[in-house]
Amino acid sequence: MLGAKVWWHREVPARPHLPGAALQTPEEDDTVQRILSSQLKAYSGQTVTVAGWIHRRRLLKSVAFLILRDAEGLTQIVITEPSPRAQLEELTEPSDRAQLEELTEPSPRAQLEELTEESVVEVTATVTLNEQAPGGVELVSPVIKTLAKAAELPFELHRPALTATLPTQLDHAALALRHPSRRASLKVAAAATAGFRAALSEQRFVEIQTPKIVASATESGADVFRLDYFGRPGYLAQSPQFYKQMMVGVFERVFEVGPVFRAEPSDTARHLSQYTSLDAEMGFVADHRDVMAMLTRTLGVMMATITARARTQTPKVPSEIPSVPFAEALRIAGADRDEPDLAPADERAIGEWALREHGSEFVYVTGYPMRKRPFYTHPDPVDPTYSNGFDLLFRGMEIVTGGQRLHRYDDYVKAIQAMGEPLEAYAGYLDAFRYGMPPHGGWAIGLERFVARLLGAANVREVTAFPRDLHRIAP
RNA sequence: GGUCCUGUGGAGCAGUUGGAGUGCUCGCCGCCCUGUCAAGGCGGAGGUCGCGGGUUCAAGUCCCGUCAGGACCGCCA
Repeated sequence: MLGAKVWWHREVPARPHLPGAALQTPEEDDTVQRILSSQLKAYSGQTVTVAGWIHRRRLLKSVAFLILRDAEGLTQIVITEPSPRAQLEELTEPSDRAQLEELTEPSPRAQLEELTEESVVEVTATVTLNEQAPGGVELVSPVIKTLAKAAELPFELHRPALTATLPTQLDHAALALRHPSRRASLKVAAAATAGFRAALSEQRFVEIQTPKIVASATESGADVFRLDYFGRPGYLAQSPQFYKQMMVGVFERVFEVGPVFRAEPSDTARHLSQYTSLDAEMGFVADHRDVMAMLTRTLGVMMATITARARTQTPKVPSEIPSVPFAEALRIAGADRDEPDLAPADERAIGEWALREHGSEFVYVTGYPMRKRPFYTHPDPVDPTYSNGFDLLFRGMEIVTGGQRLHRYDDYVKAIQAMGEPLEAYAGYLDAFRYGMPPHGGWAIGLERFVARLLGAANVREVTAFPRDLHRIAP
């Protein structure tokens, strides 16, 4: 009958006192404190409020599970009350049912049956330790408040691995990135960046920001994006190189984390037209080996930070990373000794060699031919056809380029004239050397390549939130 | 830029010698199920076989073009 007591007529439970003074101040006493999935175990027996996305529903006849996803992970919420339909049929005469359904609030069970995956909900429920529950803790007797409903998903998000192909994921990036695996790779990138900053800051490096809109496409000419800058030609910066060198004259040691833009028509699994460059430049070095030592130290801190913050296993960075001269690298790879550069297959072979002979996942290749390096590269004093430049290979892929730079004004004048270019185009840059610069050098780490190698991703796009390439400019 | 490969319900695939839009895994909808955890069981809906042209009695299948995607190479981080 209508007078029958229906269980879901219920007040929201009064908020209990929460442990930890930091979580509760007198002013907040009447507000509901949101608890993250990772904190739940500390609240055993208490009623708390959690909120997040519906990761997955599992509906059985008399028990239902709501798997909630928040910033920290997953929470299982259990609804053991029978379905509203079963309740209605049990408690009412058939003639009263329609009226009863109109008069009663929807039960949590009924709400869950209506909600789709990825809808956003707030749940107030009691924390219960239960060995049957994933992670040993779950929430029971929930009151569910819907914050937003989600449309039907284009692909499943609840499985351990994303089943959609990469193009499908990238087309729906806002959704695909929510998957724990995609989210984890972005967290690794964030930890790598944090480690980079921490390592260099404690070595007296100063973080700088350099312009991404530049006046001339000087470094290599062709591979830049042109733009209309108030009616004049402008370009997107393909590197902070000139600016970080200029700033060595100010701080001695500088670094930058920022985007670089490459208009190269390179359509591969390791190329992006915008990527994140982890740049550093340091003054008063003897030669490129001082730069390599600082890079090695930095990589060690980056790995430690990734392990700590992203809970990801990282390979050991040797205190001294094996280093092979360019000609030796060609020999190891079995390449033609006249080759001016290492092909991707050569890099893979050298990576395998370093692991086999030195137990290192990292290997430096030093002394590239000058003709393959940019004009500001410092030549090897012993043989000026070779350079004091280096690359760092990680698991067989080039992830860092660095080296010692020219630092004397006259050397720059000669190098620019040798390219057949006018000095005026480099006037602002040359000022740094005209007015005195120490011997210096630096490097640039490709963040996406680094993370892809670390996580074993076949394509840098898998670890990039919104990749930009030859074919993709949205989303 | 070059070479090769792939386009089949919402997702991922298979489709034989050219013979009816055939099949698989998942999702979705309905029903069943008291502990799921990538839940399970039964049933159902959902298709311009990327697009255009050609060959053929007949094309998802063969040929040409085109668009989209992928792999490798070149080049780079």
